[in-house]
Amino acid sequence: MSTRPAATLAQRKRQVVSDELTGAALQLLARKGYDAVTIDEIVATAGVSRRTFFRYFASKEDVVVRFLADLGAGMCAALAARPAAERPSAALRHAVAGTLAACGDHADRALRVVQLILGTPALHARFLERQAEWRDELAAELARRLDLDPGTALYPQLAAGMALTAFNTVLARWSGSDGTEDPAALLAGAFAVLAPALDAPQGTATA
Amino acid sequence: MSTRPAATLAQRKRQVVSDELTGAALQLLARKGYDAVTIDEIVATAGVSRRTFFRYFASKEDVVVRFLADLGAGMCAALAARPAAERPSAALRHAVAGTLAACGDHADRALRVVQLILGTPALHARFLERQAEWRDELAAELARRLDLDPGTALYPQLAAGMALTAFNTVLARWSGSDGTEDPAALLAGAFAVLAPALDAPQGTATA
DNA sequence: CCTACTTTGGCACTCAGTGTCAACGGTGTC
DNA sequence: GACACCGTTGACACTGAGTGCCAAAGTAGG
Repeated sequence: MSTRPAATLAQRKRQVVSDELTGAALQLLARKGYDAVTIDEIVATAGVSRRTFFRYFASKEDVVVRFLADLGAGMCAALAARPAAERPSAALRHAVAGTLAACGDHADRALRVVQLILGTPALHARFLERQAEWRDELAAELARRLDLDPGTALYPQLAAGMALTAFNTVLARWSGSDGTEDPAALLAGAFAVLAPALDAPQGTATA
Repeated sequence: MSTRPAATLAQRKRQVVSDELTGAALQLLARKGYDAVTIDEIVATAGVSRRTFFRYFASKEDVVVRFLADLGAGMCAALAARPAAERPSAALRHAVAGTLAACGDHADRALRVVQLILGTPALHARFLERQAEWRDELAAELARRLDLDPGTALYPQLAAGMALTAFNTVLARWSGSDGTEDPAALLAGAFAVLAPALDAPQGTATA
């Protein structure tokens, strides 16, 4: 919900409205389900006009997905911050782990949002679309790290895709178990499977 | 577009309408872009009522995505048909290759549809959502093949995700090169990267 | 020919999303 | 303090997607 205190008053006011909208939307959607809630209900709860809603969010889906969207940017930043000498599997694992940890901080709310997204086709679709953007950014960062040509090498795209596959698998398990299973442990297990491909010297193909 | 001759007359008529609608939609959408085309234009071109459109397709996105949706079912079937003794990487590679080949049959039309989907956020989102369903089915099939418990083992979900990552990467490259690059060759390259993880004896993790 | 069933078209309705404009509220400047 | 400037807001109108409903047309079967 809230991020930083922000400097100017206008920015702070904007943040307040955004938070109010997000809070109202998340509460209503989690309680009644995605389709059963209209924008009019949300804005009535938040106390702003319908038009204002669309000045803060591009669509009804956006309110929910935004909540997880920042994670993507964080993941790329985390990858870029890893030491250059680190093996790809370790760098990606830490990047994803950091994102997952940020998710765990919000605890309950995050779990409910994830369950809402994974359980609502329209939201799931938007979520995956956002992820496709992360994938491209992660791939670009990987190509930079390994000094590969993004135009010809398949590895960066594939490695980024594998990392996100791990992320999604962990998310699905975590959400399916109502937060019972430990995300960190699941992630470690996932990367144990993926590591041979992520760190292979290339050309060790046996198929 | 067309599938089988169909037996009864009613079914054949239904098929004709469906084809007409799909054809009109694909032609208009590819020419003018997704947002610039309304359902009214599509039904006017196809010569049916607006209401009828929604009796054949759930949404505007559906017309386009349906075109590739059958591929998913084919992919699962192809995997199930592979010999049980085959290594996972080979079985998955053949399953994806078959799907890609089916894509190549329609040649031009398939290329334009893929480019339309990948270039339109709303369509891309729906496409990825469909893929998530394929992923679950592929994972279930893999778990059956390897006699793993889908409830605990992460491997099936991850392997299915990797295969679809390869599929998507190849599709993106193929579409980006306007059909110049060879899908089969790209797929082989992708699976060369993934194979070490797909076929690893499990526990060879080095992270 | 009459009946039962399916398909279709037309209509009205809800809701998402956008463009426009006028009113409001701070922020600076003279 | 009066002024002009700029961003935010609310209200209204409009397009387009998607749904429910009902009556008409076509089809199959007795």
